[in-house]
Amino acid sequence: MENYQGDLADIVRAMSGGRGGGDGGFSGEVPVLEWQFPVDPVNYASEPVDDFGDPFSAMTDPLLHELNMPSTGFFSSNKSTIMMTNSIGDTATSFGGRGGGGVDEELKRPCNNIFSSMLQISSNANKLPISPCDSPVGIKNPSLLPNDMISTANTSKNCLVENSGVQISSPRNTGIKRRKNRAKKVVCIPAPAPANSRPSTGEVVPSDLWAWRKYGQKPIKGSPYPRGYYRCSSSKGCSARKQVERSRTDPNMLVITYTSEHNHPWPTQRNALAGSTRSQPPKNNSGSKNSSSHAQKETTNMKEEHKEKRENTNNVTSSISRTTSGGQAVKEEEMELDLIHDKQMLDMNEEEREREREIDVHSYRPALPDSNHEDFFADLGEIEEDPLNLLFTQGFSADDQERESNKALDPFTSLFDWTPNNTSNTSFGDQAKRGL
DNA sequence: CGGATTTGACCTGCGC
DNA sequence: GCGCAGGTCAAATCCG
Repeated sequence: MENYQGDLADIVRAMSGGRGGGDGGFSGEVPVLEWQFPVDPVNYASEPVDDFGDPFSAMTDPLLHELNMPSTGFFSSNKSTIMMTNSIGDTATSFGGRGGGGVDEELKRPCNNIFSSMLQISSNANKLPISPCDSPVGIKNPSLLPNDMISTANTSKNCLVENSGVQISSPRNTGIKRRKNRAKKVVCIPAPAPANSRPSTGEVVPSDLWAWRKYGQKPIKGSPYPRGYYRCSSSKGCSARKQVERSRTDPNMLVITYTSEHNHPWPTQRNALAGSTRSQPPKNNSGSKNSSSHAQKETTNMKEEHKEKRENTNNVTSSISRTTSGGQAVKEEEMELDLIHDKQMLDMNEEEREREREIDVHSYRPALPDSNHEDFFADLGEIEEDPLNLLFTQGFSADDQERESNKALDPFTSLFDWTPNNTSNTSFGDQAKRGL
């Protein structure tokens, strides 16, 4: 448990600094840099991308530009290769450099690039390689392939995802039959903790900004690890679902499959967190009764850790005042700005809207905390409730319509800019305001 | 008491 | 058509 918490922290840190260490468990030493989350990651009206509500879709390294760091992390790392395939599953290009053969090295330094451990997104189970992560095909800049799935080849051997893992099923009382080709998104992320620490219980699932409620768990044939089934609880009637399981070949990898889509705007972070897990760990852990309570403890302890981390952040950045109400105010302001923006979009003609969307897509830049971002850590504190929020994927959808609707629901779709031409250093906060 | 999780049972799609 | 495996339901249970 504690190990897990540390792992999560390391994951986040690794992402920020492209550094970190430790063998096999993402529990290495703390990098110098802390992850800095953008002040304003939200923009509903931006270019639609099907990501199943994945807030980290289309993310790029938010720090590389700002810190002027070499690309030793994220997708552009020369140590990682991202594979993208479109929704039809038959195109792929490469970017990044290293194709395969880096697995061992990567395993030795798992925190070197958290994003290099992100694996796979697929919209078509049939098109998936037996191990989607094993696809030899690399990619180019994902911005060129907006509908695509994404994968890092250097983790291919570590994360085997069975085709069966992406089979889609429908609620039995809806009458909707399983659709083989239904849109889905498979993501591999580094598992928060060594698998053997949680032999048979459900996974500790890295939460995102959506609230997920677990509704089932099944042992998967051929895999020692069960698969957990989650549905979105952010909104009643939302059909968004996700499945979480460990990779059978690399227990350190967590395979998350998103299916269906959110039919509602993303919840505020606070709301999402409120509904995602039980909020407090048991007062006394001595009497662990069963596996379920065990898992719950882990989840809640994770929360504790985040809280602790947040406090530490406040200590480190002593000059920053952070209050819950303050952070909430920021969020509300952002949402208000978005609403205004949407309204303006409606008033535009098609051409203007198109141009506006272009701006939305390409203008967002990662933000770093600076003197103008006192609220940054207020947001950061919230974000750190779910460090793995910072993990991301590139989404896709079975069709453009779904993609379109999905994008509207995804706050982070355009969070980061894949476009090489865009070298703007504008912060998210500034972007949000200018986007009006 | 309300909401989340667990878990066995049931349903459904797919392969043979 | 049958059996298997995966996906979902829902009652029981847990927890704040």
